[in-house]
Amino acid sequence: MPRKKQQEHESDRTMQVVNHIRGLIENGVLKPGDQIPPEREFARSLKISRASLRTGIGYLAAMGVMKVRHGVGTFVADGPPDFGKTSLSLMGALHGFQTWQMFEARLVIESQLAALAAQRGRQEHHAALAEEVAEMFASIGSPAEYLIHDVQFHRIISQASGNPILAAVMETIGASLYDDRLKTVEHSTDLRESAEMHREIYRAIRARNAAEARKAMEQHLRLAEEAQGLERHGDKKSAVRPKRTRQEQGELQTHAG
Amino acid sequence: MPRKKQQEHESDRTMQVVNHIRGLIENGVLKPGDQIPPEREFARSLKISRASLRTGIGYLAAMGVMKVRHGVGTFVADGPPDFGKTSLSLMGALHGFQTWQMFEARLVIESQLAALAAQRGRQEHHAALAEEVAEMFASIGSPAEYLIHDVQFHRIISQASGNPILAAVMETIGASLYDDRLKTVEHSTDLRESAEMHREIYRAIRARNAAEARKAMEQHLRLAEEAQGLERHGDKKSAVRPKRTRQEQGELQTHAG
DNA sequence: TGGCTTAGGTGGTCAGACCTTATCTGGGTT
DNA sequence: AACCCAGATAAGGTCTGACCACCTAAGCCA
Repeated sequence: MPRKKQQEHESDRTMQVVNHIRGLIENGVLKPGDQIPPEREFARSLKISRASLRTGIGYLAAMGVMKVRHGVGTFVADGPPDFGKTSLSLMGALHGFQTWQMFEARLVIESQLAALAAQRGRQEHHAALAEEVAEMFASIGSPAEYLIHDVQFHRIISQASGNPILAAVMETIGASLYDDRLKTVEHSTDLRESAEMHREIYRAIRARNAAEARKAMEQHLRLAEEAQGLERHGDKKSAVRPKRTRQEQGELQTHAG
Repeated sequence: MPRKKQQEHESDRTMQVVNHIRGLIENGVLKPGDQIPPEREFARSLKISRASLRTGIGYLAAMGVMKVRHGVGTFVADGPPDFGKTSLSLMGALHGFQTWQMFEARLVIESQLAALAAQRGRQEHHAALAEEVAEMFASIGSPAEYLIHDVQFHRIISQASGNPILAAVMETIGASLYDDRLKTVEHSTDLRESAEMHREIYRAIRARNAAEARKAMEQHLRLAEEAQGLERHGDKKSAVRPKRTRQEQGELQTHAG
């Protein structure tokens, strides 16, 4: 199954490297976490210069497919799929993304993920979610630690949804929001309420109640956005939303009727 | 507003270039379509080697932020935002994406975009949509041309939605599906029916009926997937969905209940 | 006028040397 | 024996400068 041209841009050598590595992955020669040969050696075996090889690796690294560690080696990415941790930030600079748009995208996608997780989640997911909820309650006094379990909770839902593409989108948005959260979580006062909402989400998913899971997730995210917004008052980036109340938006955006 | 480290990976020089260019964009010095200085000159002005500059540019190019044209120059990307035209393809190889997952993601996001477009779309969008619908009817006899207007129609909806992040996701998924469509559209027999469904979507958006727009879009995409699937019988990539009928899925996935 | 040639500018590739970082390893200290 | 630290080693990061490939447009000739 030869790989066709598929795109006219991007130089020849770069794509040669990219497609070669893609082939290795598709044929199971390389799996997540695996290390590729040293650059000098790999370049020699591909009959190209080290510089060209590096261009190709750089491309894959930018896409989040490979992970380069100075002094150690180059590896196939493991962990959850994403579109590159900085892609949203860069696109935002270029196209003028606004904070409310990020939250809106997150609301839409993550609610959907919760609903799918309720339908498709397996016992292992339920167990993992339960554990994270427990950890959240246990670390209410430690915002930094709480945040870790919060992120992990949402990540498990992404996995349980059974749709890695939507999960990847979520992971990318989440990464972009993470920095802001680190700053605000420290002064957060209502971690208990947050933990309880997560528990509700978990219960709905475990009960395989998609509608309830979606609703609980929406509610959680709306409150999270509000909390975030209050801490961030006066930030120029959080420009004004279209003239429409949040209430109206919620009704119209995420429910069909 | 100094740009913090924001990430520990990626080499120093590369990020220096990326952040420099990001700054130029944020300060309005560079706008979509603009050309950056020649590599040799630019590298000299940044006090780095041409090679390092190129790795930085390569990074931005992979992200879809910049467009490099051999023999011509390097430009800031214009057009609709996306996560890199090949990102999904690469992630798919790595994480084993399946075709039905792509369609599911598309269904979820594009239905939402249609609903948002119905709420927020302005007259200019309505006019543009009307024109594309007209063009579709006019080019029913020419599949290749029809597809162009089809793509454009969906792109306008993305714009009208007012959420460039969701639009970017849609653009990325659409790009990944485009190749397959090119093959199948040629033998397509029901372009008229397709055109009529687009007209329905347009009408719902114009009437600002979000629920109806969402519904029409869902219906359209489900049929499109079916048509695509029939033409692609026996393709190994279109692996089996979870055991659940399409009808059930639709009810549970996209409507809250 | 019109097509062909050619020169200049711009990105693409190459080669090899050298720098920086991370890890391993062995000896010396406590 | 346990610990610590300095080399040695291996891998990625950067630099230099030359040359190749592509595109455009100016200029030449028919």
